[in-house]
Amino acid sequence: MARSDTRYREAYNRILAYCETLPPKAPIPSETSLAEIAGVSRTVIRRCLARMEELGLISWQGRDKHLLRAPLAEDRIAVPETPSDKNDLEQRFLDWVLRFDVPANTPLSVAELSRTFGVAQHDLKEFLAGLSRFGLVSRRPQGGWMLLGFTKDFAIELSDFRSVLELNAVTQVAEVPVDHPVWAALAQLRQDHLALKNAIDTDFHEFSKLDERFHLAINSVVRNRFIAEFQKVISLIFHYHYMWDKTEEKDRNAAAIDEHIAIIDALEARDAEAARLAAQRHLRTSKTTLLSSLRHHDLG
Amino acid sequence: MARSDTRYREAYNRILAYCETLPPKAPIPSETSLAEIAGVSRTVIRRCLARMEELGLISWQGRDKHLLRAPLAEDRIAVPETPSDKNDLEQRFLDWVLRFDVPANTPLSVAELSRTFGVAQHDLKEFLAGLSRFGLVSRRPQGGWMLLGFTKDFAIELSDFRSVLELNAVTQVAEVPVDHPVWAALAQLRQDHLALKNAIDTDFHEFSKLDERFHLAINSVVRNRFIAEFQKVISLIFHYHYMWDKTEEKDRNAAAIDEHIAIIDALEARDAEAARLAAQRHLRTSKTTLLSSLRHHDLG
DNA sequence: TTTATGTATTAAATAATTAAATGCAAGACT
DNA sequence: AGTCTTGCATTTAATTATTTAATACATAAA
Repeated sequence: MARSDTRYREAYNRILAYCETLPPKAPIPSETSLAEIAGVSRTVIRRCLARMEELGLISWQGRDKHLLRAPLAEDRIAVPETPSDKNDLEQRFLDWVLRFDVPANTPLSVAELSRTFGVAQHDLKEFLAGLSRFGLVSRRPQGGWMLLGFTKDFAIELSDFRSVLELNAVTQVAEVPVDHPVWAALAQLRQDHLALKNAIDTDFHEFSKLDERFHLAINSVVRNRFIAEFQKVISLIFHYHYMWDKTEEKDRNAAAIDEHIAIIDALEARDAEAARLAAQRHLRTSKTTLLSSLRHHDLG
Repeated sequence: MARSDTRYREAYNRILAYCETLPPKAPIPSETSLAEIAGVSRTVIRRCLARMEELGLISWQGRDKHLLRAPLAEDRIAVPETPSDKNDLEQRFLDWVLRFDVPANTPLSVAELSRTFGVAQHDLKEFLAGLSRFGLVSRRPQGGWMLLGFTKDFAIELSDFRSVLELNAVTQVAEVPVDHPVWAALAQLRQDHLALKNAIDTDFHEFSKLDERFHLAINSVVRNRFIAEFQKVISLIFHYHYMWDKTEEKDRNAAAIDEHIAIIDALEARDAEAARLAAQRHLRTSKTTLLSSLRHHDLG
């Protein structure tokens, strides 16, 4: 019960490592500077110093602190390893939802999710609270959460929103100076598209990666924290759905390659209007594909 | 320590109210149906029944439950009133940030916020986690949260994002059928704008409300959960900043009225391109105003 | 066979608890 | 004097423990 002392333990080892760089019998800097070195508060530093004194590593009386002997490997303190990264929780969660085809309106148990993802319950709750801002999950009246996503309405609204963002991005690309890295990226993408088009009969499943690269390049010109946040989620969802809808995959991908090239053509000609139209055409296809992949799933 | 029994207390009173509708000595329905009536689980219902039996309100043996006497006012159980609504927390929080001009990079104390807003700490944490999705707040390495918002970059990106959403909305309005309620709303708005323009010398501060109504009407045609979520935050921020930047308020508002009317003109002529251009002009003005309001704050 | 109840298990909300951060005053050193 | 350092006290935050509530399943009654 009560919070862990991981912060202290990590700080302790960090301070120990710092002391190894000091000459023998060197004076030890002030608590404040040690706190800065370890990136923690003075409270934690004092705990560290207390332990170091106890172990006979240092002498400590008031502001007189001296190193008595060089720290050894066995002086280090054990840190409870974090069971699982908490940063890529979003990636892993969406992956889980899509990979296992978790249907819409599924109740989500925080306790269970906490186990499967190896993340503390309240961290998960915070995460879900964040997702609820995207309308992906919501609180249930009787407590807990529920997955809302991946109904038809959701897919339509997601596609529409994606279109709005992406058309904006395309328009901006057309107005960007020639020395912007996006032009090099697009030139490379054109070659890779043409190469894949030639080998489409065998390598058509390679398109998914290419698609992601293409849209990432287009959106890279937009520097906007709000849009960036959404793009992460959007691209993940589209990516997976494309991968799993296997109906007419080869034909779909071949068509998409042409659509991508049409966009690149228009952009390199700096024809913003043509690029918008080409992008619109492509996004309409994407929307249809996403919707049909849902329909296939509904039917079994 | 441990969760409150508010759910039980509310259910109890609800069941009592239901029993008042029953005739004397009536049999009481099954636990499952009572659970449905009160909107809680059977566990809670059984607690309710136990208390009702204890008070002599009902007899209860196995599945034989009968009303013994009509419930009285004093049979009701006290429910701890929720100190403060938790739903409008967003409104109140943003209001607080903007009204007190909380500067960017201010550490936010969950404990303190919890007191000022009368909301439990973990509810606040969930709320902040949600806001972090909008890039308004973020976690601090040493724990807690910090307000990021309302730097120049933030304002620029917010304005740009707003423009993207709003230009999309304007385009959609132009394509909406004649019987859509937006047309009636716009007709009314045109009149109100003209009326305010005539009385601009005295009533210019009335514009803020009109502005909000105008943008709400435009955006009402877009049915999209993602966009709707953002619009709430965006409109609130712009609304407050407009209200507080008092420099040349009268002139600004007069100009904005003309810009609004220009948009309405183009829309009623179903000229999507002209409407986009008019909206673009207006949004550019808005952005400038928002930025200058920040600049004024920085200097004083 | 259906429906209701009894019982057990699991999950969720929330306060208690400890770790850590912060604030302030007094003292030491330059 | 003035700055830096420490000692001490207070406040805050993370995390567990605990209670309430929901759910699952078995059993019994209709």
